[in-house]
Amino acid sequence: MYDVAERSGVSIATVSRVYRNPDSVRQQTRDRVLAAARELGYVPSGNARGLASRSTGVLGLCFPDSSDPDTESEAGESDDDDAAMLYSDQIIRGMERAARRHGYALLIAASLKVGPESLVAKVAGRVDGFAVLARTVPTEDLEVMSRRLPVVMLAGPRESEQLDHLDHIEVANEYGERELTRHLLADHGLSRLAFIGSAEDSPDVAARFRGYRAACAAAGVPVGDVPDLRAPTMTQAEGARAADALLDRAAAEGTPPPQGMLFANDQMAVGALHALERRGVRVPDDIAVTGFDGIPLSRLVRPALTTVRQPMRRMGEAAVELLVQRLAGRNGTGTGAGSDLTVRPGVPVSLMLPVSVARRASCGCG
Amino acid sequence: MYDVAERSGVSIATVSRVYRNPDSVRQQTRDRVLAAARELGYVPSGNARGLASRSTGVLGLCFPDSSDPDTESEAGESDDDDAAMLYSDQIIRGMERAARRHGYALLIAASLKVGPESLVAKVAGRVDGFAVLARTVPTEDLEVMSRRLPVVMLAGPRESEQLDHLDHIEVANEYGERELTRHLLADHGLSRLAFIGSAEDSPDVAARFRGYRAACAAAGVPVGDVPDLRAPTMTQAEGARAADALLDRAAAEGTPPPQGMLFANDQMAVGALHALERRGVRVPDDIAVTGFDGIPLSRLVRPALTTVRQPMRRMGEAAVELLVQRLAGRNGTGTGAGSDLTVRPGVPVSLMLPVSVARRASCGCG
DNA sequence: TTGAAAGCGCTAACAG
DNA sequence: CTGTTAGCGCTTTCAA
Repeated sequence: MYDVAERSGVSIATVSRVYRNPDSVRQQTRDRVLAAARELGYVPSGNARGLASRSTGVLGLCFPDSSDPDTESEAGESDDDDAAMLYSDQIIRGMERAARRHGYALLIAASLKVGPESLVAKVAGRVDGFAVLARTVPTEDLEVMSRRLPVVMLAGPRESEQLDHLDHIEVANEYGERELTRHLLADHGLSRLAFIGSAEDSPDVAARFRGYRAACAAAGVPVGDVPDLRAPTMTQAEGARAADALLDRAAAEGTPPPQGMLFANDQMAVGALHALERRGVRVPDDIAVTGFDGIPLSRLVRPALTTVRQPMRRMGEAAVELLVQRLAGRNGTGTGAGSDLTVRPGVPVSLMLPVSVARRASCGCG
Repeated sequence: MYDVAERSGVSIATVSRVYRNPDSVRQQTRDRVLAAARELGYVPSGNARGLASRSTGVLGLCFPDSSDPDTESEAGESDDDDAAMLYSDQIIRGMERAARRHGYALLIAASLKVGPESLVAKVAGRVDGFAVLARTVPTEDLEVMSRRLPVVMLAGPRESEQLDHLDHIEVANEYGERELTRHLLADHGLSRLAFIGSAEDSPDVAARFRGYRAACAAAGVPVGDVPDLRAPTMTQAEGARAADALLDRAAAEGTPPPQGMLFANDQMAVGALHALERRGVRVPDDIAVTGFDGIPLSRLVRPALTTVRQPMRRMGEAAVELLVQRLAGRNGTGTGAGSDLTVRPGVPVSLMLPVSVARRASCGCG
């Protein structure tokens, strides 16, 4: 910058102005500066700029390092560029779009190791605010960071009391599963259902199970306090295993098999579809199968999977809107108007995004 | 940082060490610093760090601001969270993965307006190196930036002579379309084909057309010097229009309609599928249809679309590998070993990623 | 091991 | 409209 200033015979302040506020510089001067910059290959340092102005114009997103979900090693056509669009991809897309609208760039990183020097720390230090997928960053670290810049938590409920002040966006897990269950119960007249959860029972899964129970209870159908089965991981392989286990168990106990299997996510449901096919069990004629998430794959499988679709993209957008508002409120700029959601300083926002049941073939609708 | 230093009774230099090189500080001191940092809610400033150390630990990606490809307003189930995974999404995914492996975060931004203060400029100023999708950034700006940091150009051929020194990665467009055409000609015995390009004829499209011509020529099939039709934009709507136009033209001229329509991308081909269906033309029985890209949608449509799959994800990974190597070579670190591709300072790398023909129903294979 | 001091490249008041 | 002058928060020799 000093070089540019010297070469164009102005002060560094003027060079700065040319980039920040071009109209405050005489056309002629501006051209001279720009020309010099070009000749010298000058690229303004975002770092220096950020340091001096205390803002980066960048928003961040941290998500878990989840290695690719398996494909039950059934390696189809989609070896590499598979159609499966991950959660994080959708959120990224939503955030990128919204960020762009507001003139922000997006910095993304999967949390690798923890401790100082984690990618998350790097992100936190380089953005004006960021979103985190639940359970990605240790609570304590999050707490510290959220003291310096706006943080919004995505998917998954408000965590421990430590993080009460964080904005947070989730989807209507409970409601979705409840509606789905009700559909099976009321519209398809099923009555013997099974819910397959996960070992850890993430908050999301727990909420879904609650919805399941609520619907059963409302319909007067007996239902246990815990999922009928908990898969170690929510993968296709485990889904397949779960379906087998459920059927084997019924056979061993001499009880009739369930008429419907409700999986806590699509991945498992898809795996179950395969397992049932292998056993010669017809879906949905013999057993209805449902998932949760609405991943693209759910529409590709045969029978197409009935599921609950989550608006991940909107979640990303909402996250950005929230962050932008927090930032506006922070530096006095903006009154909070112009958006459908208004935040008040100090008052954490909690958004619950609506979901919708996709009735497809696997429950007998398609 | 000063606060942390004071509170823990050390100098700022020590605080710095705790984060950069923990082992160089006595355990006891370290703990004291970390504790203070926690209490104060200290988050190291990436900006200051970057400014002082002249490196950010972030790689960037700039892609075009292409608004969402239309869906021919046929608003199916996929209103919002559609399965369509864009090019950029795949590249982002590939880059993110690779970047993560190397300890980098990824900064992404679609180029909005040009000039100073564009998002691209922001990206360039905040990263150690970045990738650009061809035709996203004005040549001149790119030239300037590439003088300061490594830039790799994605998809699309080497641009003007100005950018000869840039690394660059493309896919085998010509080869792919040639194979595809050969397949239609030789395996399906078609002979009257039509190629639908685009108005601007991007380098990619041009390459595909070359492949088409080459295959035709090799088979002794007459072929024009220019595409049979150029769609204004490569959208579904235009693809539909193109199919109609081609058929109408043949009818008007009293010539037999083409036996195969080769579209320059999947979007158009999908649109054509719809148009043909509306006209009662059977695919592939009456006319074969092919696309290019291998977007997820191509597998969803009926008949499934025969196309050429591009390894976008790998392209993202390759881009990162290239950048990382350039950076390593720059600061002396790393010898360039450890990767399958080795770059030499000053010598631009040019990668051509392989593609594969996906033979599906729309050409009569499925 | 730790501290002191000199910037990194830019913005942001203020003066002119 | 343009120049001056302080820092922004951290890394980094060089000493101690």
